[in-house]
Amino acid sequence: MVVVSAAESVRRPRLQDVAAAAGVSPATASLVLRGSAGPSSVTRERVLDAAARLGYRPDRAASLLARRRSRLIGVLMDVRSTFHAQLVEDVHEAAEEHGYDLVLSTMTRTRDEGRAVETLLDSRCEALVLLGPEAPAARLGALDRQLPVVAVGRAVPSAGVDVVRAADDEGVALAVDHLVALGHRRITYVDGGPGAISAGRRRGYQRAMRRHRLGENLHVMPGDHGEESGARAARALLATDLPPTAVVAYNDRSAVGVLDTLLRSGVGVPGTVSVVGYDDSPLSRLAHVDLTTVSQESQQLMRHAVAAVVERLDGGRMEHREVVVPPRLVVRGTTGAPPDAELDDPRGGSRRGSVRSDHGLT
Amino acid sequence: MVVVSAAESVRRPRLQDVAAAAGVSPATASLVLRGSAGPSSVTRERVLDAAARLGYRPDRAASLLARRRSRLIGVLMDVRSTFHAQLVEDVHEAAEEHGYDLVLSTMTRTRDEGRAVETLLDSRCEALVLLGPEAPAARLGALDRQLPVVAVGRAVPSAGVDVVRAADDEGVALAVDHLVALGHRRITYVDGGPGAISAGRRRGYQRAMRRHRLGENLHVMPGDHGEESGARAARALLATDLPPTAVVAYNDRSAVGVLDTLLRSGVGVPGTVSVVGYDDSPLSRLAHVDLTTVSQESQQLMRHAVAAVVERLDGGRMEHREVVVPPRLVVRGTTGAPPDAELDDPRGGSRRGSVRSDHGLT
DNA sequence: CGTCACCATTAAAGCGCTTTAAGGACATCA
DNA sequence: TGATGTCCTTAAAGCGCTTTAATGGTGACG
Repeated sequence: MVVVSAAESVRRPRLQDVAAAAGVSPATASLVLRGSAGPSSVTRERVLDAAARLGYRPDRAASLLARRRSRLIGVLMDVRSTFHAQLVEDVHEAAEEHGYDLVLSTMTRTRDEGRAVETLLDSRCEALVLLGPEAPAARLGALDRQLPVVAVGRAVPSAGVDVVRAADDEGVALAVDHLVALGHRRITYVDGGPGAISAGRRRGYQRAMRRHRLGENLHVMPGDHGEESGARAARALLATDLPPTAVVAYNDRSAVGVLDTLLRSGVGVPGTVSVVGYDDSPLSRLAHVDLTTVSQESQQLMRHAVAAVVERLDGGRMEHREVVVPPRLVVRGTTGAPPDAELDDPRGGSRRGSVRSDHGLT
Repeated sequence: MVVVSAAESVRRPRLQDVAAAAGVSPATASLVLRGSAGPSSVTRERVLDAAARLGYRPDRAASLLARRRSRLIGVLMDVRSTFHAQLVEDVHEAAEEHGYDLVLSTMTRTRDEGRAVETLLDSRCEALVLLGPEAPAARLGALDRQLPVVAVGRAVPSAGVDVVRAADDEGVALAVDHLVALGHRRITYVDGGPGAISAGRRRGYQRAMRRHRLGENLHVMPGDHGEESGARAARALLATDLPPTAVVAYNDRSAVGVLDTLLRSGVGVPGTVSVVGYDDSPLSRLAHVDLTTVSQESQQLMRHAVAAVVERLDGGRMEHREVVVPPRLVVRGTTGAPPDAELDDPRGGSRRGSVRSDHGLT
C-alpha cells in the first residue's frame, strides 16, 4: 500500500499528458502552447483544447531549464520603500512590453543586498535592475562583467554599469524656481544626509539659489531620509529670529515632518511658510497632505532601465551608459506666495500667482 | 568565427566543472554541496575548494527540477502595502527556520490576484501564503485542493483553507477598554467600509461599548481604508453639537486622517480628543504621529502561517484550521483622559491615568 | 586465504520542457 | 511513374542538477 503525502495527492498534468490527450507528440504540444509557427490550425485547436481540459500549466523551472534564454530580469528592491513599490509596478509593465518576465528579490533585516542579488543570479536572470543599490561601485562593476546591470537612482561613479536616474539637481532647482517665482527669497533646504542622491539635490539647491542671486540666503539644515529629521528642522527654524518663508526638503517624508510640525505650531501653510517635498510619493498625494513636490517620473525611469537591459541583451550594445531623466514639478497645495509678498515683491498678495493642482483641499 | 552574444560571454560554471576540478564525479560534488552525509572529509574539502575557486553557484531552475521537493512557499502580496512589507519580512524569517524558501508575487495595476497566483503555481511552490486575498472563498477552496493554502488576515467563511488572522474584534475592544479606563464615554468609531475585516472590527467596537453600558453612545461613522475617509469623518464630527472625546479608527491610515484634521482645526490631541488607530504600522510609529494603535503582531501571524504550511506539508495534517492571534494595544501619545474627566469621572484631571510609550513627542 | 560487511564513490536514470534535425505524407511537375 | 517540393509532425538530445542503486575497495573476521 502506498501512502500518498498530502503534498502530491493531485499530480499536475505535464506536457506529455496534454500531448497524449490531444493525440500528438510532446514536441507538437510544446510548439502549439508557445505559439510557434508550424502546427496546423486543426492540431493547434486539439492541443489547446486538451490543455484547457486538463488545466495544464507549464512548469516554469523545467521550461526555464530547457529554454536557451530565460527572458528573466532580476529586480532588487527594498520592500519597505513605497517608492520602490511604484518602480516595481512600472518595471513590470515595461518588461512585459519587451517580453521579459521579472524575478523580485527584496532585502530584509536578515537578508542583505548581497544575498538578495545572489538569489537573482541563481534564478537564471539575464540582467539585473537594482533599485537604489548601496554596494560599492567596484562590486557593481564586477557584477556587470557577469551580466548586464542597471543601477536605478544612484549615480555609480566609474560607470562600470548602466545608470538610470533622475536629474536630482534639476529637480530641486525646479522647486526653487517655483518658489522664487511666487516671491520667496528666504528659502531653506533640509538636507538628506550623506550619499550621492542627497549631494545632488543639495547642489541643485545651492546652484539655483545663486542663480537667483540669493546666495546670501543659502541655508542648509541637516537632515536625513525620515519624517523626524524634517520635524526637527522645522522646530529649529521656528526658533529662529527670521524664519524662512519657504522650505524645500530632501524628500516627501522629510517634508511631511516639516509640514506637520509647522501646522501643529499654528503656522499656516502655505499662508506663512511654503513647503516642497521630493518624490511625488503616495504620501504627498494624500488629500490631507497635498504636498507640492518633485516627481521622479518612475514610469520613464523604468522604461529607460528596461530599454537599457534590452539593448545590451538583444541589441549587442557593449559600452555603458547613463540616462538622466528630467524630473517634473508637481504643484499642489503647500506652496503659495509668501506672507510679505507685498513688501518683497510688488506682484502681490497671498496665494496670488500660486498654480494649484486640482486637489484643492488643505 | 563564432560571434558570442554579450549575454553569454561568460559561461557560468556548472556542477560538472566543479566535479572535474575536484577530481570527483558530479554525484559526489552534489552530495557535498548540499551537505548530505556520505563523502569523506577530504573529498568534501576538495569539492568545496573547487567550488569556491570557480565561483560556482547552483542553478536554481535545474536543482528545482531535479529535486523531488521544491521547499518553496509562494507568497501573494500587494507591494504597495506597508503592512504586507512587514509581513513579508517576517514570513521570510519564519520560512527560513523551517528550511523553506520564498517566491514573492505581487499584484499591480495590470496583474490581478489570479495572475499573481498563477505565477506562484508555475514556480513549483508547494504551498501558498496569501496576504489579504480577495478571491471568493470558493476559488480559494479550489486552490487548496491543489496545494496547501493559508489565507492571512481574512476569515474565509467555509474554511476550505487554513486561516491565520488577528482577532479584530478583540483588538478594537482593547482600544475601547483603554479609552473607557481613561474616563471616556463618548467614543466614536470610524468604519472601514465593507469586507470581513472591517465587519469584525466594527463588531468589536459595538460589543465593547455595550459591555461598558455605553450602548447609547454607540456611533459609527462611515469610512474606508484611506486617510481621506478619516479626515472626512473628523470634519463631520467637529461640526457636531457634542463631539466625542475619543475616536477609534478602522486603521492607522484612517486615524492619521482624523488626527491631521483635528490638529489643523486646533483641536488638541489627546487634550481634547483622543485617537486610536489599528495596525501599528510604520506610520503610527513616526515620532510626529505617535499614534496609539493596535498591533496585529505580524511576526506571530507569520509564524503561525508558516507553521500551518509545514504541518500540512511535512506533518500530514489534512483538516483545515483557523488560528486567531490576539492583538496587542500599543499605547502612544494620542490617547489621554478626556477634558471633562473631572465631571464625568471623579478619578481625575487631564492626562492622569494615561500610560504613555517612551516616544514622548506629540 | 576466502568471505562478509561496510564505506566512499559513481553510473545512470530521470525532473518536465524546448529545440533541431530528420522523417512522412501528400501534392506537383516532368 | 518517379522526382521534387512543401508542409506537418516527431524523435531525440539535451538544459544542470538530484538521487538511487550499484560499484569497487577496505579491513575484519572466521
